[in-house]
Amino acid sequence: MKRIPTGSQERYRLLVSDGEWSSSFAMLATHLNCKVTEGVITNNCIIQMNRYVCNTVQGNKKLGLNMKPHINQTSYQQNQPHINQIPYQQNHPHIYQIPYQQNQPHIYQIPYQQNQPHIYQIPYQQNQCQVLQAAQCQLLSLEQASMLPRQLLCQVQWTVCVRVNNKTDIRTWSNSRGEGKLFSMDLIDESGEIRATAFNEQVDKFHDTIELNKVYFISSATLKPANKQYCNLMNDYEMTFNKMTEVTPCHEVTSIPTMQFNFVPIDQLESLNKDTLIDIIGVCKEAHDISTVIQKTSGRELKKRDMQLLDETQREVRLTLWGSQAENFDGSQQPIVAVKGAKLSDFNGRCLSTIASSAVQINPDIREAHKLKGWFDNGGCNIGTVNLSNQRSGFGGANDTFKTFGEAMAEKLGSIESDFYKNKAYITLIRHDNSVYAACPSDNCNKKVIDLNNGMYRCEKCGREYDTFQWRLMLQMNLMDCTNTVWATAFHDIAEEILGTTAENIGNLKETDHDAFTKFFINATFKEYVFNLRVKMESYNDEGRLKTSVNGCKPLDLKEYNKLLIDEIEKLSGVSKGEC
DNA sequence: CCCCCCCC
Repeated sequence: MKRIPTGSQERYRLLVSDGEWSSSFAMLATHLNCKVTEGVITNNCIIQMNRYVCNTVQGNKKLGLNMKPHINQTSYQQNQPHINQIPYQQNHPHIYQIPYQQNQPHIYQIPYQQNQPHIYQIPYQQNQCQVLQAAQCQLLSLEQASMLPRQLLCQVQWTVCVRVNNKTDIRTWSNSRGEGKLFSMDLIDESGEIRATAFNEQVDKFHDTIELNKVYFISSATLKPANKQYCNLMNDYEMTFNKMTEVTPCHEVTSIPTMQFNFVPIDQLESLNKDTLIDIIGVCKEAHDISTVIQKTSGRELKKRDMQLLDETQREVRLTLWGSQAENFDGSQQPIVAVKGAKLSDFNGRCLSTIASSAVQINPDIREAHKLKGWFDNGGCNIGTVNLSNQRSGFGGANDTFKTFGEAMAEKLGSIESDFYKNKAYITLIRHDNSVYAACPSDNCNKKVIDLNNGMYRCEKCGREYDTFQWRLMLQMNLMDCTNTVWATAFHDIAEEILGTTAENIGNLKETDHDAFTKFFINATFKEYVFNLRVKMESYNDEGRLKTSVNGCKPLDLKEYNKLLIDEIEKLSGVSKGEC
């Protein structure tokens, strides 16, 4: 077994032997890489490949195998004399047999036809629709870069037989590249899963006819690399329906599962990066009442419900459901909740939220759910737990730690993603110019308006004119601690606190009494605060620039700050308070 | 071709 050195994607190539024949071109499907890292697949181990696909590649010279997920039997044979002498045991075919059988229905070969190099045909068998498994889509695409001819993918007449999971509503978009509508769904078969999306005409054609949880034959869609940022399905590719795509209901009884999860135990959430999409299962220990929040950017009213999920790691984490999922949820019986594709955030430690693509199942009929329910009902409910979602804001929170400006700069905070920190600092200077502006009077807009000099003010964001405006503050402040200085931006509410007056007053004074206006800025300087700061990379004239904004500020709480200093001293000296 | 996904 060796790891293929090229490419960003971790990939293993195996030398496999059934005792008689061997192949050194067995490519392990990437979602099975964990079997290598977990030590399940080792040198000289015996594996049963229940699912694999053969391809002839590179001018008939190489054989590519892509092993499929069901590796039932592995055993490490300490005294295995040589890999090529693994005995084929006639009477235990279900353990040792590597079933390469020409007519075996679950093996699909794509023959390379020597005399017709541009035609890749999958032969029809028994007048039935030729069915590939969903993971073979991954194979065809994944391999094309290194192993398969480029044109193979679009020329193969492939079909998958899949169950439709998690079908979304139709959504429209409008951006600089155009507008349109789409819906997406998760497709699943025994071998794997893939996200599929239909746009525009395909939405009209398929959205009503494709039913959730039903099984379909789907043929001739486009495959493209999946963006892992938005989809945690176990596939490096995703499917887009195109003009050629056909969807036919499958009325036969199939063994296609209903949902595939890759659950992360709650105690592992702390070691994962924020914004990771994960599958989670837990007992709903308690559910809060439904509540409403106003979305900042749009002013939309959103319904949400928080709950605490608990699992056998004795950790609990907050999960937030949104919209109808929040409204319909009943936590009174402490159900098992499974979410596929929940988003991890680092708020108050760690918490989880569903996003539009998340699939939520209540009391799913799966092994993990029954096991968890059994554990909870037999004492788990009384066990002490650690809550990952209650780290109090204050000192030591994940994104709420004290840092000096020098430390923040040395750690290059904000250069990869938004970073939050606290600092005790003085305001040394507030710029007067551009500190106050005439803003759109509509709620939650705040966009600067254009004075049309006819008593009307135009808001480009709202696309309309108003006969009034509101003053809003945006302060550029120079903050200084004992290590360095930064320029930080403070917006309206916080700026009003810092200046000790209203934006309206500042706006009016600027035009009527410039001395009084200036005095507010002078008086606000050389005051000490504890600032909650956010650093974020923003592009300005095509150039990346770290911008610091003030998320909050309050006068220094000496008691709180002393505790921080004592902790720091203890860390540095190795002497605890008790010993003092 | 989306990729917004929310709030503390």
